Amino acid sequence: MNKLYDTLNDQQKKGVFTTEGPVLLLAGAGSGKTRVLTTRVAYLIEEKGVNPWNIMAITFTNKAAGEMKERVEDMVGFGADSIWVTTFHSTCVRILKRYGDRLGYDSTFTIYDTDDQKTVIKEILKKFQIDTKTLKERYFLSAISNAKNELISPQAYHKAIGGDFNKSRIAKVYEEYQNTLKRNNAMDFDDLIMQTVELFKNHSDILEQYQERFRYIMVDEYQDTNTAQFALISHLAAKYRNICVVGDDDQSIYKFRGANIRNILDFEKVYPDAVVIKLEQNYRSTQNVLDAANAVIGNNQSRKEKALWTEKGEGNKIHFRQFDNAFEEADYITDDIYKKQKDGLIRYSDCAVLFRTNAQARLVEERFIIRGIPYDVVGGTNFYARREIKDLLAYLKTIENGRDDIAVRRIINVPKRGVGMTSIQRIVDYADERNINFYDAMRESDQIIGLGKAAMKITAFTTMIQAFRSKMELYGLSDLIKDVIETTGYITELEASNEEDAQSRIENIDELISKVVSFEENNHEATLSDFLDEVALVADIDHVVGESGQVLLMTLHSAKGLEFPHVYIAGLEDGVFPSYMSIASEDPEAEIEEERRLAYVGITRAGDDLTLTCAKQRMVRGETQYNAASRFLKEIPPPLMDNRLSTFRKMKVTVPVKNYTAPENKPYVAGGVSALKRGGIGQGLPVMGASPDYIVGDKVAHIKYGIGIVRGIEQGAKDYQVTVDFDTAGPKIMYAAFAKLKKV
DNA sequence: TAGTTGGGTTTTTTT
DNA sequence: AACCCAACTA
Repeated sequence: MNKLYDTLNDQQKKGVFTTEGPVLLLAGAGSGKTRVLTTRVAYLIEEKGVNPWNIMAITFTNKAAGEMKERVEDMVGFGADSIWVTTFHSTCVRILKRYGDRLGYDSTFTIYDTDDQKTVIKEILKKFQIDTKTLKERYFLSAISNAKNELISPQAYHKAIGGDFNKSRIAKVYEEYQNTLKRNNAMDFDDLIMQTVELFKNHSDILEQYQERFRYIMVDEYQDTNTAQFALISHLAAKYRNICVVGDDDQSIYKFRGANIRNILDFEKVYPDAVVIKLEQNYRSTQNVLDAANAVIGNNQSRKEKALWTEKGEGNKIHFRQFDNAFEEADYITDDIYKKQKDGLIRYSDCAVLFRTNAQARLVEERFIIRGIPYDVVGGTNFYARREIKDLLAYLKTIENGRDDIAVRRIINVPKRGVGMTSIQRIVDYADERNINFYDAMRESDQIIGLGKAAMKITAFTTMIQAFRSKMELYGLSDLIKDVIETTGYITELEASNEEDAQSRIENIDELISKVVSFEENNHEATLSDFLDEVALVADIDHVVGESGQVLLMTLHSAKGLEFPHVYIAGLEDGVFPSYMSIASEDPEAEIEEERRLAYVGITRAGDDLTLTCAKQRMVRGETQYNAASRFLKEIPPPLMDNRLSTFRKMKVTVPVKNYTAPENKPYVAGGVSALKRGGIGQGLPVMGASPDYIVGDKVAHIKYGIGIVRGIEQGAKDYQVTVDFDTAGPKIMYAAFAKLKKV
């Protein structure tokens, strides 16, 4: 036995060496579970002689999968690339692309994201004349998602209605939704799992083949699996029963996505012969950080008791600061990081600032720009969900899968080619009558009455798509996307538009092209379908690289699985964290326990220093909130902190902004410095060209381009045009009102 | 058909 | 604050 195993503690060793039968590895935060998993894989191959081909490791994010793969590769000499290390969703895509035809899907099926789902559901609700004022789209979407996560088919849903009117409507919508997706040869995220389970249930030959292949299965972040994912795993493991699940019930934070915490809590009931191993030594955090985390999570009722400990001494106290408002909070975090970096105490890449919501990152981001601190915001709008990117992907999807009505309809008039709502409705009606796809109806546009001269435009469109399809045989992926952009004039139209963010849109398109090029370089045999699948399943966190010299700003959810020597958690106020939604929900006890687990995840990300902050006053969705300090702060024993929590309670706003009546001729402007004051123009008229508060020669900061020098300010027709020479991005000309430049 | 504007709405987290 | 949609205008 080599020294690979010598540095493991006894429990970790047990986890590595217990290779046969069901194993439940309860791995506390920072207890080295990834190390156990990867070493276990190496042990299976090197000591037990298991063929790498027979090993499967499943995670939730591509990033986690990639890291695991890399670490296994470092440990084992050969064969690492034949281990199946992927995410749940990409595993299912691979299986379904191969055998989806058994379920009536074509291998070119496309994957619908949340945006596409919304489009489908909207259409259906309109068709069924369901008023979206009373029952929102997301009500139906989440009902459908929940059903799929519980493996309930539309038919099964129908049977379980039991006279409930709302449920009968959901059943109707669910059925129609599912039919639409199938007609479009498309699956949503939940389908990927559910349909794979369906496939296994109904086609034992396929199941047996995969059971035979995956003789050793490992599942990471097991506490976040849902019922469908559990079924998937159980099917695969049913034959050899070598299933090792790793997780921590205290870190279960994805209930909203269908995660079923019972999967981990009841594992021993499902597999009575399971070996349970607890990893309780923490290698990451100081005792103070750990004590704080344990104190907070100790308030949860439904959990497995565990005792995390560390050999890393007491360490610094938890830093705690409260501020009058969120601006001061952001200032403090920015200055603190800046100073410590300047004094050589920390590196920027050692720091992360965590928030409950994505929007909270904005404020800190703005300060970072002014201070010149390099940073990366993880999350928010996914790159591939941006309008211009989705448009171009819709072209690719249409070329790949002509049955995807959502994709076709998205681009039929983008860029503008004179096909309006009326024409589209005529095509829809024609397609519905004949029960054919939108695209196929378009190909018969000359037979659709009432189209008039739009018919020619539509024919031109289908001819163009056909041309792309035939040209695809001749050139590569990157040529195709460049051709699409060129032929459709997509960028040309953007350039001509006076849209405020045309420039950044074009930059995004350039980035998309680069992504296609590098995808092509990395996968020589890559098909269009491969690219679309990959793109559909990437998360923002997947792109995060360690040691990039940047401070990371992200949500607590995104931070799961990561660690940083210095962690800041901002916005610790009741109503922000824990969120208002959890406090006001129908089952606040359970929801607040979930928020508390999120707090536990956040705290345990920290290695050496943890800074917790809150603000008495904060702007949320355009209105000022006054919240009490978070209950989680109060759960941390005061001796662990360097500052006491002075009590501040939820205050009543004396002048509610909404009910405020402005005195005559003196319009009231809520929040911030009024443009009227700055521009010196009166009478509440829309102020287009309020003069900027900077002059030529000033140093200014821009949200995207960073720091630059103002080279010129010219008064245009509508607004001031400002020329700025940016340090990194070079010279740019922009409208003052849009650019939102801040004098530094 | 295209562009603009005003009014209403917003669950926070994501594969 | 930001986004989406319907209604209105050109």
